[in-house]
Parts: sequence; structure tokens; C-alpha cells
Amino acid sequence: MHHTEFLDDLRQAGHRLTPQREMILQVICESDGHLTADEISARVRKRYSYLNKSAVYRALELFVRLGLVNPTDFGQGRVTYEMHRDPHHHHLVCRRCGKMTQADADLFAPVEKKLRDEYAFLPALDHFAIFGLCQKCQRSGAERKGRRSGVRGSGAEVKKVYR
Amino acid sequence: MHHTEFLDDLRQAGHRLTPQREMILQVICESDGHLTADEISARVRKRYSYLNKSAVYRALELFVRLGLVNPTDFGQGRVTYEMHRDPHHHHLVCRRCGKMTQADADLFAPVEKKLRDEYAFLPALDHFAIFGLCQKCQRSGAERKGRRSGVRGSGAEVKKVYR
DNA sequence: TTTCCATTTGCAACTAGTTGCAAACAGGAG
DNA sequence: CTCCTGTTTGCAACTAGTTGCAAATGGAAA
Repeated sequence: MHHTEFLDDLRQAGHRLTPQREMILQVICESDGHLTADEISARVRKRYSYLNKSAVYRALELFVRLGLVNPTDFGQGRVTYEMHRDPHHHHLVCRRCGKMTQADADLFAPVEKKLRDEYAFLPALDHFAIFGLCQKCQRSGAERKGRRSGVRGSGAEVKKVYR
Repeated sequence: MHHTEFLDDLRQAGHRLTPQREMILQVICESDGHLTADEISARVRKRYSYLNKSAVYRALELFVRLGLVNPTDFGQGRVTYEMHRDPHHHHLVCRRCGKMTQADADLFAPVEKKLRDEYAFLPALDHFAIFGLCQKCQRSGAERKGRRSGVRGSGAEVKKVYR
């Protein structure tokens, strides 16, 4: 998959093909991992004199809107981006050891069905980062120090930023 | 439910009961909606001379960790907080008109089961904000302007920050 | 009641990301 | 090829949130 494949997508959708956008897309396309906005800037600037950070964020926003790129927030205080590739996947992130694994695209199929059928809501359930405990950390952790009443909380600690 | 109920929770968990923490918890407890960190600061300061923003963020992080408070990121560039109350709920947010509705706590039950059984992963699936299109906006929108290949994308636009 | 120390606060400097606006420019029309 | 206009960029100032550190303090122990 070469980034030039996508350049027509841009123009066809009525957007302009600027060198900044092309370089940014190229950099993301050449990487097979998750890149932060800052990493993308750095890589582009190796080849292209200067590039403003607003342009990077605005280009990323556009690519995400067009479905070319997927953003993921792993809760490290910065969002990462990767090319959208099929088949889709979700990320399972262990809150204790940080280990990351992948889960199938169809994980949320029953949720999607329920939301459509019972709530008449068409959800966007692409590509989530799901926090929790991996197998190893479930075993090692004694953690659940019971609370006075069983009322509050499902138990799992919920970290800050999620969507 | 009065905020003093929770003060023992703090101490029992080995944390100190400071006036800042008490006032912050009280403010969240007295509100039945979602408050931003800034709104919380403002409300506390009406009663308590001064309060630093670091203290607010650190207190909120603690309350979230203890399961007293739920954070939600509605994608407006700031996280909101509310008391954790049972029964639980999730938020459905329309990406076009912004309308917000609630969904049942058990929405993710099948996902949780699958992750436990097939991935040996214990997820924290409390209290999500799910983006998509509400019934009205599904009807009104012609939007899906077909793409060259059916390959990429589930269709739904994925906004920036999600977890 | 006083002492003590780990925890917590305030502060200031920092990072990630956003926004409004003027200048630059992609790309279509003449 | 040149002109034109709406789009996009660069910039600077801004917001939300984080971090390291010194000073203050909750609360346990003497």
C-alpha cells in the first residue's frame, strides 16, 4: 500500500493536495506502528524544510475524518496515529504492566446491534483502546480490597481519559 | 447521598483528608451533572479562599482511582467528572447534532464476556462515551459518498480522542 | 501535647493540542 | 500562461492538563 493511492481520495473529496499533507500521509503510511503528532512532524522535517504543528494537527484531523488514518489514545497524554488497514482491530491495554495486545474487529458487533435495534443509534465503534488487566496481572494482584458496601463500582479502576 | 459518606473511604484507603479534597468531593456530589475541572475549581473557590489547579487534578485522579468519581471525555477538549452512581450508564453522543442520550450499564456485557473467555483479559468497561449518529441524523444525512474500493473503513467517521 | 515524617499542596515551568487571523498558494476558469 | 478565489499554511497566543520541587500539614506515635 503506497501513500499515493490515497492522494486522489483527498482531491475527490474536494480537498487540496499540499506538499505538507502528502509528506504527512507518506510518513504515516511508511510506518507500521503508532506515531504521535510530534514524531510525524520530526520525520517530515527530515525531508521537508519546515512544517508547522498546526498543519500537522489539521492534516491528521482531516485524514481521520476521511477514514484514512486511525487515532488512538493509550492514555499516555498524547494521541497516536496509524494508517487505517483492514481487517480492523482493537487494542487491549493492561493498566498495571502496560502490555498491549490486539482484539478482533468484530468484538463490538453485539454492542453495535443492540444500539441499532434498541436505541436507534448508529455507533462508530472502530478501533478502540480498552483498558483492564492482562492475565498475568489478574493473577498477581490481590488488589480488590473490599469496600464497605458492594454498591459502588464494577471494581475495575477507570482511568482518566476514555471515549 | 452525602459527600461525607465517602470521607472514610479516603482515610481507610490510606489517603489524607484535606480540606481541598473534601470541598472538591462535596462540589461534585452536590452537582448531578458533569463538571469540568475548571467548574469544580470555581465552585470550590466560592467557599474556600484559594485552591490550586494541580490539587484539583490530583484529587480528581485519586477519586477516579477509588471509583468514587467517573470521568468522561465528550470530545470537547476537556474531561468532565460526575459522581459514580449505580446503576451505571453509558453515553451516546451524536456526532452531527451533539444530542446526548444514555444507554444501559450492561451494554458491554457480551464484550466483557468475550474478552474474559477468549482473551483472558479483564476489561474496565464502565461508563463510556460512544460516538455515532442519532436516529434523526441518520435519516437526514445522505453522507455516505461511496469510496473507490469498499476496502477501507467501516464507514463511520472516527473522531480524535477515544478510549 | 508535642514531635515527626510521609503525604499533599502551591507554584512555576512545561507539554499537547486548539484557535483566529493574515499571508501564501492549489488548482480551476478565462 | 495569468488571474482569481476559497483553502490551507504559519504564526502567536491561548487552553487543558502534567510534573518536579520546596514548603506546609494530616494524623499517628510518643
